[in-house]
Amino acid sequence: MAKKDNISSSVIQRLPRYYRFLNELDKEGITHVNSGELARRMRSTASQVRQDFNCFGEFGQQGIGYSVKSLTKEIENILGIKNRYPAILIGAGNIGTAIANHLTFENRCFKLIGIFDNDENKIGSDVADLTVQSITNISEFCKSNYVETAVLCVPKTAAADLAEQLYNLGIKSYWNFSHYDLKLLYPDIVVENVHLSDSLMQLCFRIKNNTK
Amino acid sequence: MAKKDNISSSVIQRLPRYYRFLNELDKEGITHVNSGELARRMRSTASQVRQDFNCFGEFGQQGIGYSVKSLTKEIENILGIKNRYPAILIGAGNIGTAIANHLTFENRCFKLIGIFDNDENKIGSDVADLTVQSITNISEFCKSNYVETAVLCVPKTAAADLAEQLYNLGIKSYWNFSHYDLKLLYPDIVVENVHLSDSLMQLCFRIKNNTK
DNA sequence: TAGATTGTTAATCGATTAACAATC
DNA sequence: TAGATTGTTAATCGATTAACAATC
Repeated sequence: MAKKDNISSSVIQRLPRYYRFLNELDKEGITHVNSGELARRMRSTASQVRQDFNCFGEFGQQGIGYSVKSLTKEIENILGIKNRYPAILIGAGNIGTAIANHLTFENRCFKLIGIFDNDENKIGSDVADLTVQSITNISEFCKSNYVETAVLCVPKTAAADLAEQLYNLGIKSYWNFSHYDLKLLYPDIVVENVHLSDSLMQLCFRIKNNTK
Repeated sequence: MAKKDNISSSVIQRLPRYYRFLNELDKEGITHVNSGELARRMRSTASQVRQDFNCFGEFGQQGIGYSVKSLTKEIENILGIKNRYPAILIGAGNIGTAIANHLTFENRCFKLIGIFDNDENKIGSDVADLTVQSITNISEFCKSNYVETAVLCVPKTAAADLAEQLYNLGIKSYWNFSHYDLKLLYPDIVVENVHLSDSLMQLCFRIKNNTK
């Protein structure tokens, strides 16, 4: 059969990890890998590895396994990481600045084309090869540039209003660092949340309860 | 019955969100809430809300619902966020600096007591009320201070060696921003990963496939 | 050909949802 | 008391694991 259309988020979460381990295998000079070895590295099972890949197609060879290079390519295609989606970032504070640098120098799926803030002290300063613009420019900027994605590094209190504005400008995908659940407001958007405080609280719980 | 001992990570992930929404309810001046309303905010079901809480105890009142204040307290206890686990951070780059500030000024579960780097240009500079120390001090520092948790903001290439050193110093819990799977090496540690690149790739996939 | 490993179907396990008696 | 909502058991759904025929 192969090719499912409803990919579960468990599978989506594993895809970048497969990609990571395949790159490591390649660096180690390994050209072929079987589901068992990949499972060992993923701390998963051979069954799951094969099930995961078979959501998208048949990438292996019976009796031999998977070619590291071609499987890497397949996953690149599946994830779409050869794209360069134009993105803007709002909030040039500590996290915002760090993320702007990450986006500019350590990733290839997105291209950061604008940074915005409402703080007069930050507007005009340079962050990750871009000049921080006033938030009041955002509407004009989005209308004259094709913007696919917004990266939200603003405080919770600013997030709701900002999201409304961005949504009305037609932006439908978000990398959200704000402590706010965007998805509640607009069910048709795509959001990836990085809630640092939530992550810390989970760590806190796991320390207390020693949950492996 | 109540009180389970094996809490699934789905439940653990939801706990900080409950906490967040309960705080919002409190701010709105709402004193009591039922599972249905909480579910609406969580984009969940009333059943799930009640099942989740009943892993830990019986916090509600039939016919009435849950007291916002006392449920908040219960979740604080469950998560253990009144603790102040002493933590050190390694890697005072962009992300490291941002996280150091977050840990110092925006969280209460952990107390950042040391920052380390191997870059001569960074050692001696001030980050989040602390002076960046040389990584060569780390062993002595950990021996003379009780350190519960390490925050890893180092490049992937440095992560494995560093993890070995920290593990041998007795540190068993990690907030891991490095692009590296610590858990593979040491199954008895507690790790919360924040893999920004993985998160970006997931966003990339979701944009392409419009996965809600 | 024989051995290895895939793709895929079937079985199991766990998490989510539904239902309802208990009770405030 | 009647209505509402919990705590909890039972049913359903989906994800993971096991098994095995297909095939390199």
